[in-house]
Amino acid sequence: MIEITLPDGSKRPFDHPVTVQEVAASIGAGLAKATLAGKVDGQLVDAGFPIGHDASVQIITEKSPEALEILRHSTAHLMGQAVQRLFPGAQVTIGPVIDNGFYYDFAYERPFTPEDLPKIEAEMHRIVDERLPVTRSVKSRDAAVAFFRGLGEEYKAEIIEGIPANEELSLYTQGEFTDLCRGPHVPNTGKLHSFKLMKVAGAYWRGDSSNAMLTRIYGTAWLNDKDLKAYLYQLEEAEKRDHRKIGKQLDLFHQQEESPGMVFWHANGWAIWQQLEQYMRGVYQKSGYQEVRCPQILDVSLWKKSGHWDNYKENMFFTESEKRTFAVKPMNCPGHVLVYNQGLHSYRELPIRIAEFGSCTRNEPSGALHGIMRVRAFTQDDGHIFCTPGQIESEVTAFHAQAMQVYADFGFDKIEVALALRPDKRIGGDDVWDRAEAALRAALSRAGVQWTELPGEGAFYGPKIEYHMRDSIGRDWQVGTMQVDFMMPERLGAEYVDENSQKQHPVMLHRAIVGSMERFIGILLEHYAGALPTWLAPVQVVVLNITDAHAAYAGQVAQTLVDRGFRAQVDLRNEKVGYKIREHAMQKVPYLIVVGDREKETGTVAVRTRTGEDLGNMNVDGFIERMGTETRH
RNA sequence: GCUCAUGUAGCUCAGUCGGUAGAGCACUUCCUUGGUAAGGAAGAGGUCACAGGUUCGAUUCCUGUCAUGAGCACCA
Repeated sequence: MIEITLPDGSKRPFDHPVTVQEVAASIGAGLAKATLAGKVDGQLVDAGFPIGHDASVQIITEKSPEALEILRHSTAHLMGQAVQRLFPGAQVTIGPVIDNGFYYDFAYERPFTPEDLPKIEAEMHRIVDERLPVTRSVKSRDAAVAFFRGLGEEYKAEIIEGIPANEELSLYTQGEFTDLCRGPHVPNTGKLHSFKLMKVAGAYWRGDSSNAMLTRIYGTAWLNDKDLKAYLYQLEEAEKRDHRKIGKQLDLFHQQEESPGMVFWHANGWAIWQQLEQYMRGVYQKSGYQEVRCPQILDVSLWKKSGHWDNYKENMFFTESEKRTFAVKPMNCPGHVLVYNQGLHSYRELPIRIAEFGSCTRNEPSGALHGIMRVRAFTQDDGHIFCTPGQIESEVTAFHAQAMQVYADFGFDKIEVALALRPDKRIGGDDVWDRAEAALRAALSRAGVQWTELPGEGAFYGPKIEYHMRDSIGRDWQVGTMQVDFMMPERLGAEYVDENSQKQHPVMLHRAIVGSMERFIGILLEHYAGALPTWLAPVQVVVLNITDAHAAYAGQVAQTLVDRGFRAQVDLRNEKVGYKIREHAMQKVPYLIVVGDREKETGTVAVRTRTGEDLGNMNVDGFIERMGTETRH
């Protein structure tokens, strides 16, 4: 007699060992059909897993969070089988699940090409239609080695030989295809449907360039066709919105070989930057920060004291002069401590908030560089709050509210908060980390925030709250951060005098809202597909004349707008108005003003938006008022 | 940094099985003065990323370097 406990707490007795599938069937035919796998006493298992003792059992269906990974893994096997059917002699090696899908590495007499993918995909669909049962079996290590050698699967055999001899290995078989795998897998190939092969790439066996070259085939797999389509649509949409493309089209910035990972801002891009910076400067002012500016290059001895030398050296650029070594600053915190250290501080002055549009240079790995999203030289809206331990909570909650307001002002309303905890490579003892992590948790709770925790992801000097913004096509970007640091003030000798005339080290909070100006602008461009809100648009309005007879009036209207502080231009080129409209609309200029005889006579402007909406005629003051309302922030 | 791919006119791309290159858009000039997403004609524009090698001859083949892209790892 065994007793199965279901997730709702109900118990079901069975007088014989049962499989997960049978448990599902005892609950209902629908559930039995939907069963992909199971969880027995918290352990993921196949639907066919036999349960011989009292256990808690959960049925995994497409609705379960674990389902997608199982489906993707089974789809990888499906692809392996299809490849071996089409290309006899191809050996399978490893086939893991990755973000959005899976890949499988193959050894074959020639590399696979993109032209092979449709054929493989078609074969995969045939195998799905065959609804082959997927069965699990167990072999000893040596038997497994012999089995795969017998099939000519040298790579598989080599993998297994690396596993201790006393371990039993599970094999999964569907039709003529057998692979070594931990599982679990779907009960039959008919459960797989929404997948697509994406691309091929070369990869060395075991990632070692002295080994043989394999072909890696990437695929994506989803619970249903709707999710698959949504994913493919997102990829397409993301490509259209790529900030590198928009940056070129709208003449915002460029990058070139002589300065890899750095940005040449053109006038249009710099106009966006100026808006962002002015806005953030206002945030500094409203929330009690003093804005400062520190040097780019500081003696290496400072970075040794701060801990960067030991923990961050490989990411730093160094330069020498007269036998002294200097570091180009990768972070702004030490500089701010040096500013704080000028003069003596009383506890009465705390918190002291120091902020900077701090330009940082980091020697990022070349493969990490990506447009203006991931660069080697970037500017942070970086601030450091020097406070007492008792002030941490109120500072963090105030920061949180401010940050959320900023994200909302830029048009982002879905923000996820994560708490990154102590990494392996860190300074300071566990007791200090306990305090720092507890302080952030307490502040987040008080702010009424839901958060997820990321063990091992913190900065080397302290844990951090991370703000992730979701953009208009569903991607998440890490932007803001709030970090508690008990270490740096002590290392760099920051002090204040407490109520008892004793010198104490303040706590240092590192915080940023947009994170990197470069990345944030990149995110904005992709979020808005280049069509920035009027207050951020590099050119807000272009005045177009119809013929030369209206040139003077057009110039006068544009000048009025410029005088009122708007970014207005005039386009007097000898072109048809349709041509000029098309051009400026494609440049995503929010408003286009057309002036001809009618407007000149009545002193009005004809206004249309970049999307083609006709706002009709209005007088210049009316337009100025509209612009004023729209650009107020 | 690793793997693979890519690098041709300002931009987007063709092309050359080895004999120094072409389109569209943009640009210049001329015609056209036209009311809401491309008016017409002519013209100019390229050490084919860089450095070596093979060759009578290399943009093309080979090697290396640099950069970029995709993925991995890393991260703001």
